[in-house]
Amino acid sequence: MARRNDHSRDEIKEMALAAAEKIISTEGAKGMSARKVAAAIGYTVGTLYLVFDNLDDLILHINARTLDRLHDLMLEEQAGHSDPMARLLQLGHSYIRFADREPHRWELVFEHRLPEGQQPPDWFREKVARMFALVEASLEPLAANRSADEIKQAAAALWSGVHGICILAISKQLDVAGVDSVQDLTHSLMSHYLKGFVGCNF
Amino acid sequence: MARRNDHSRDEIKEMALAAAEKIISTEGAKGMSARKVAAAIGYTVGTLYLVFDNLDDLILHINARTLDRLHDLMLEEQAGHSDPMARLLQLGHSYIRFADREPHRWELVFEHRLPEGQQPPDWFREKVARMFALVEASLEPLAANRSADEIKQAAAALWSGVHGICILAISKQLDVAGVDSVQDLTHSLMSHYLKGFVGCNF
DNA sequence: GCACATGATTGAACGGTGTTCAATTATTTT
DNA sequence: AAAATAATTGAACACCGTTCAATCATGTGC
Repeated sequence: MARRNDHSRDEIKEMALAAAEKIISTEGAKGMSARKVAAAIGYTVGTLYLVFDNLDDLILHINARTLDRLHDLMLEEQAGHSDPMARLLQLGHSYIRFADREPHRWELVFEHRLPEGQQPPDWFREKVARMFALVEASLEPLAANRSADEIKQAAAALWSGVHGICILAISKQLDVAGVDSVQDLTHSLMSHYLKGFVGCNF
Repeated sequence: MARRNDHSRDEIKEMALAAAEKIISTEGAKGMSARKVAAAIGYTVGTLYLVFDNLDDLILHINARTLDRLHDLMLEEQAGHSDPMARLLQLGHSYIRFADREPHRWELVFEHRLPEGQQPPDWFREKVARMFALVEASLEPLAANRSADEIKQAAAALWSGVHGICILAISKQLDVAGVDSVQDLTHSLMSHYLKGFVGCNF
């Protein structure tokens, strides 16, 4: 032991995050513990606390990475469409697909609660804001006749909606058969909302 | 101690649930523990496990009561309206208001996860189904031209949407000022969706 | 009125958790 | 080679959920 300088702090941080993500992916959030993560990277608990403030901090970093991946995926898959409507719908589908593929990691983003009163740091809030911004940007070309505020609200409503479907689907509280019907539901929510929002003339 | 027959099992169950709800309301889900609940009702841990299988079982019962209260509130507040559209919108507003008043108890319903693979018992799933049924029933008079299946899907989409707004609002991930704006958002989601769903002719 | 059986209740025990920090060990500097 | 420095450990603390042998109050039969 005592492998001083085998890894830099940043390396240890990276290793810990990767190990924790692996545990969460396979065993769920409850399956992760400081000792388990430490053991997985060949260190002991103490080292983990040298690199993260506490487990909440570690989870926040995991969630940030999850949001990054999700954002990348959505951007990437959106690139395949040029039609504005298709681009917006694709965002919803990408979101659902990501949640379906990585349920535990995705869940953690919205399940994790900081201690009472404490709120996520700015760098984290920005990652969330970026998701909403993506929706807004995709909505804009479809709603030229609407104000920026209206678009902002519509994006929030739309995204919350897709998110809600995702949550209920993953927690098995939607009595729907499979992912396909979840995609149908998402499509229904988005297209009907847009029909109502943009106007009847399309 | 050893207050045999001071309370029946059912009474202990009721006391424990009430005590646990109180703790959760004030300290959040993480603040609750078997020992705390037991102490609050003047018994010890062992007794709690005589009356509940485990903490998951206790939480399931708490959540069932939360769903009951929510359902009652929604029914009650809906009774104040006769216009079908107003009745449906009221459901959403009641939901948001309940979540805002009892955030911790409401959160627990959707945060709580049973151990991997295990799913909630039928008596619990029925309580969730009852919520969706309420939405369906309120949606029906507004969509006479739609099939039962379409109404079912629309109710699911609508409700998931409102639920998503609720979640994001409570976890402070929606950058909205207060409850009023959440209500606005809910209104936007529901009315635009309905406009798109029912058709443009209204 | 008394012993016995019954079943409600306890609380210590087990293996886990997050978190801290004095002690140890390896490296760097002098 | 000695001293200073920094990385790493792992025992300790106070909690957690859960179990279960031991205890104690009660109801029953004599």
